[in-house]
Amino acid sequence: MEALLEKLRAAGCKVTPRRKAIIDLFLKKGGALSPQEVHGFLKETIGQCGLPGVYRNLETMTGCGILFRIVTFGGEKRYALCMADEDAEGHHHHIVCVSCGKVGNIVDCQYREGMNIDGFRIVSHLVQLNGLCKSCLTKKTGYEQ
Amino acid sequence: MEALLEKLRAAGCKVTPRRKAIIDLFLKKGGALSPQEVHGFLKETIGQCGLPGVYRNLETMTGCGILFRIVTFGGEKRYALCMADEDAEGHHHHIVCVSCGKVGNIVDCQYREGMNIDGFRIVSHLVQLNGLCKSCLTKKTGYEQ
DNA sequence: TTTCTAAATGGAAATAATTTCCATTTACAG
DNA sequence: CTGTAAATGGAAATTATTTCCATTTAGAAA
Repeated sequence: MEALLEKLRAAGCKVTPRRKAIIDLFLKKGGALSPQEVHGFLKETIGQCGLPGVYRNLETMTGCGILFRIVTFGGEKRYALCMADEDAEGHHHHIVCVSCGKVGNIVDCQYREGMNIDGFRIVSHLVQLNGLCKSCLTKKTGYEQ
Repeated sequence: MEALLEKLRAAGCKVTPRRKAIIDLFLKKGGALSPQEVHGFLKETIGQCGLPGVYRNLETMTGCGILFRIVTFGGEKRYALCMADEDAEGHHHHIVCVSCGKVGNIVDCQYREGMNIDGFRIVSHLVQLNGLCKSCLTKKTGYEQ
């Protein structure tokens, strides 16, 4: 938790009760949450809260590297904690469990900005793996992604 | 063009003037278009057309493998022609020019469904490279992606 | 500690994106 | 040709997202 708050400070953002509550929520719930879900859960925990604030904070925290945006088939917004451990510090991508939303890190990526591929100069890239985590491989519930 | 129409037929979809017009549009304009842009251009060419029809057709044609959905930073929907040539037939990914929206194919992908990575069983995956194509590398205009 | 200021907040309202609904038309199989 | 399921257009509903602004607050500076 403290490491995550430090990312906020490093980016020059304030550590507010709201932001702590959001981080708390992701730590407890785990997985991938939509702005609406975050809003709903916050209502239960810290009482009311504005949806605009949720949108703002999710984006702010994504900018700080605390969260990352998940790509969904439907195109709806969904975020998850970017738990980069030592190995994944720096360049890494994510693997998301389609059943429970659990997130893992991928560190071996063949792409780098500045590379030339097929006549294009790479400026950014995106890799997302969707899969089933160990525990869900056995259960297999129907988590809408 | 005919090859693209064939994809519609193969999927059991009808070949309508509207769909031909959309394919035409992508072939001529090239690059990545939003539903709103498609709607706007269709108005100019074949007269009026319903936005719901545009949404429906873009999704239908994505399902047929004629188009693919581009992942954008803002999360807004944007589609482009999936011009899989002989090499890229089958498993491939796309590289999108951030300046003009031109699309290239990437065929060497290290991921496959069914693989086990980091304790996850892969069920699907997404790779998208963003870059500058040859001609835009020199020009460098400001194309909002 | 107290003060100050820019950042963060909440909520109402506006806007924009997307979908639903349904009556009409149309592609194309038979 | 004919019949039928698919596609269409447009209005309206719904949903997601942003804007606005008055108020509060975190944290730096005094």
